[in-house]
Amino acid sequence: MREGPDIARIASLVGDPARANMLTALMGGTALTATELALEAGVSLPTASSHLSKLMEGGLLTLASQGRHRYYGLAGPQVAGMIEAITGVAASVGPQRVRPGPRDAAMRVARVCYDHLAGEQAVAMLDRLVARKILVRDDNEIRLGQSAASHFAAIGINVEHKARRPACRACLDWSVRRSHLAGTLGAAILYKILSEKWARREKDSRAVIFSPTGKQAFEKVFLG
Amino acid sequence: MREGPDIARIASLVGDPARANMLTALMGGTALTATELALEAGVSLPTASSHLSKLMEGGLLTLASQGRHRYYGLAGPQVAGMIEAITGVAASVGPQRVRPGPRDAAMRVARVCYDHLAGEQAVAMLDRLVARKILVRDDNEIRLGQSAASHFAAIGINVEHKARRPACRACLDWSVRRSHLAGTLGAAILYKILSEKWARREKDSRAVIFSPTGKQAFEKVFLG
DNA sequence: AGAATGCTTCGATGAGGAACGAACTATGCG
DNA sequence: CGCATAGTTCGTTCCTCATCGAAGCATTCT
Repeated sequence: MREGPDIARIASLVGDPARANMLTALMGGTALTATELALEAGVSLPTASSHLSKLMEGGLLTLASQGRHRYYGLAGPQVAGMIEAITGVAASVGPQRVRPGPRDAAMRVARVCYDHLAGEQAVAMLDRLVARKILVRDDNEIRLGQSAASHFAAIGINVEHKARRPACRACLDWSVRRSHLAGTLGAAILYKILSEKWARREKDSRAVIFSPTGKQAFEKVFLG
Repeated sequence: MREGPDIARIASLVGDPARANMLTALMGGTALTATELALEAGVSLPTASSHLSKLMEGGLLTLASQGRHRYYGLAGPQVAGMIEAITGVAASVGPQRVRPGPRDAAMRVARVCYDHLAGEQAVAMLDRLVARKILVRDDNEIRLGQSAASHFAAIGINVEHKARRPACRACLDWSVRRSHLAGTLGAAILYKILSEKWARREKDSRAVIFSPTGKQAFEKVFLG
């Protein structure tokens, strides 16, 4: 008999199909209401509510009440990282995927991870930002380089971080198995990409699809 | 309703207390027999056997039969990484640990992770090896530096890697949240530490306790 | 061969928990 | 105020699955 962190308690929370669907949906980064999550999970509202209170009690979710809406979101990057880790194992030992479908391919290229961009594009971007010394990397710590403030200001991103949450953070990519950029800066970049309409979210999926011109713009700004 | 990797299936495997205990025990790195795992999990042999076949079917374990013994081990580093990720979440949202006990403190300093050393000591070691350019780091890729072969040969470690498994690999530490060294080289170093009796395994725990002289020897060789 | 050990399979039992409908609370709208 | 929408709580039903004892294989020891 062992003691220590109760990993079974956490894992069993993720281990229910309905809850797993909810968490996967929340990996999209936007907080969702109980009704939306019930739909995602394919269960009735009461059932979803029960699951959500369990996830809350388990500390995996945060709750923001706005009027009669209650928005549930992932509790933090660590939880998102855990989900990615489980997803990675499930994908590799998983049901012998006959051949990765088109959606999977798109997911590999670019997708949303919690609140920032993941996938090959995101990994390439971080590599390039570090190579250009705009960001300075030290293991999982990523700091802003000398030129970061001016560089990002030029494209309309303010890197002042007043919040406790770090501006930069490394996040492990389950498809590429290399790091991409998380943190408030990662979130700001994703916001930029979507608001500039360089790319759009695939409906009901984490995939991010770049338009031809959007891809050029993105590469010019971040991979140039 | 979502598709994609069946994360609930994997998580629910870890979500049973008995199975979670088994997996945690296997994080110690050595493969264990069904009887030993039954003891660890605190269940009867038939129950353990049933759990083990489920874990096998789920692809989380590997099996090596030797005579009438059947040794179960974790299926690979990816599975180990997932367990660490879950452990990290469980520890942080966990039952408000009043104060970390002595064993927890020891675990933070040095412990076994699958087959290599983890904890503050291991993180410091990797940092130092990279700083001395004995290893070359590029994100999660870690390669041998020019001087690696001679350096490790001097302390009796052969870094020839004929096996498919890479000599070096970064592994994320749940307590320190920075990387430490995994791969065959990481395993060889742990073996060195234990065989030289610089440190001993804490019974029924992943903790690794250095002796005063052993700590000096370790620091001289790897942190010098 | 016979006995002992290691482990798995079978069958029965029981508990936990996922599900939903109905009733209840809370917020917003006219 | 009354109605609609959003969500939770309650109680019941049902089913999965963890558990163990007993019996069955397999391997090694003597």
